[in-house]
Amino acid sequence: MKARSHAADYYRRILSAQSHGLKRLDPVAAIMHYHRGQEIPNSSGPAGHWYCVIVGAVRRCTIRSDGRRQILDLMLPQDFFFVSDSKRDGTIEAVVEETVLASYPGARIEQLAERDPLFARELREVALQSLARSQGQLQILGGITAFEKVGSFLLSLDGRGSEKRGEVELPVSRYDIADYLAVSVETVCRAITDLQHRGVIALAGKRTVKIVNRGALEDRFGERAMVA
Amino acid sequence: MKARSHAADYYRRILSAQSHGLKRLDPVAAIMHYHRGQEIPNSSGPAGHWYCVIVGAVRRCTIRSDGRRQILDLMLPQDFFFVSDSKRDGTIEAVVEETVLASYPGARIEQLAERDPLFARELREVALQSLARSQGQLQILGGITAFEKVGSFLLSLDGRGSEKRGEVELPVSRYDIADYLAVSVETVCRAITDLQHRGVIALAGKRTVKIVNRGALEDRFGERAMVA
DNA sequence: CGGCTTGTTGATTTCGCTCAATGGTGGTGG
DNA sequence: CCACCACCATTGAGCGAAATCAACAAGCCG
Repeated sequence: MKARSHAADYYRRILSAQSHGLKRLDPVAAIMHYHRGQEIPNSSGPAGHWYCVIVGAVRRCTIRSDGRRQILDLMLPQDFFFVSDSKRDGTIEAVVEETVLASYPGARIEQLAERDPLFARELREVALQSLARSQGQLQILGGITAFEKVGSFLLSLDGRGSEKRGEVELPVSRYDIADYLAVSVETVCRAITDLQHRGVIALAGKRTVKIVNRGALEDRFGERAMVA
Repeated sequence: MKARSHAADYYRRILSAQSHGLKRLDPVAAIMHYHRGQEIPNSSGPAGHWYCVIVGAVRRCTIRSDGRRQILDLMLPQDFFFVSDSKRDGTIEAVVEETVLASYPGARIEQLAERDPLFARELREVALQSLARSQGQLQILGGITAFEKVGSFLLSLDGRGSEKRGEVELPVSRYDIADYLAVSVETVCRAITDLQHRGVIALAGKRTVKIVNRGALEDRFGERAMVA
């Protein structure tokens, strides 16, 4: 949150270059910087707040009654998300250092939508994108084995983000993946190393995954019917 | 889909009596009847289709690569849902016989939203309700044990629907519950009977559950620290 | 009646959680 | 600089929970 307007301009240009539809929203954006683990406050009045990730990653978490953390949503660059002051949505945190968000006060958004029907439609689109993200995660969590979950997760990451297809940059720790997939950290590790040994994926560094055999990930991979 | 306009009027009155916010939408509604298992078609043009459940229940399913069915969404009376012609959303089916829906063509909705900013806002509201439904299901699926999942499912059903609190009418079969929670049918059965034996719930018929000890459901119920 | 769906229970096996230990890395302060 | 600490990642051993396989009762309908 330092005073560096030149940096703000830089991120503003990134925001404008992104492919989402809300171009007319850009001038309203407030560029916000967050540290790793820092909470994005939801004290934003009754109309809530819209955000768009420019750089970094953001997670939406709840704490279960048994103390476990669950990650309900994972937002990457170009993703929009809405925060209301209702407690049930859980806490929102920056995942990585130097996470940059565009922030739009809900009241301002409502004003714009009221005047501009086309913008209102785009705003609906964005809401439906959040829904699609959530249902995508449902499909991932619906897998039986941990291999399925991890595999689906990698595929979904490959679909998002701007990296070239087949090369996934994991934006989060193994612990985050575990809480996102509702499995233990150890299981995530084992699944990754096993997929690696089977030649389905290859690791370039701990946080970079190359997808070698995409078909094996898309089909059920509990089978060993894919060893070359 | 029989020609019974008097019945259509009956359901139209039910629709009007429901507490959702889209009153000005009611005159546009087409009342549709569906049989058990019948698919709700999504051949509705590029603008998609909005529906609202009046009577019965509707599920959104996908088939996984291993042949298992997964239920991604469960719509009960007063729930809205959107159907587009994109294949990835899966198929939509009526769960029970004599399921009655209000149907709104997407193009018509867009027209209305364009003219009426207040309506556009309400439309955003229902989109966010779909999102809330989806995220609620995420929380349920995030549970570790099958007891947790079944318990959370019962609680979420208790929150929806118009029955009095504490008495849940299961609108779906055990198989549907299993595919919704991503566990096996047998596990669902065992969880239900176990919860019954522990005095947490009581069954009045196969499809009616009384919640006896709500606290035991809300807390973690893997513990036996609740037997009276 | 015979077939079909639904619901339930038992036996066995497999998978993933838990506990435990270890190495690597980045930051921080003596 | 190095000792120390916190976090991250990985691997092994043992156990419990849930999937799987199998069987069976009850209701429903042609």
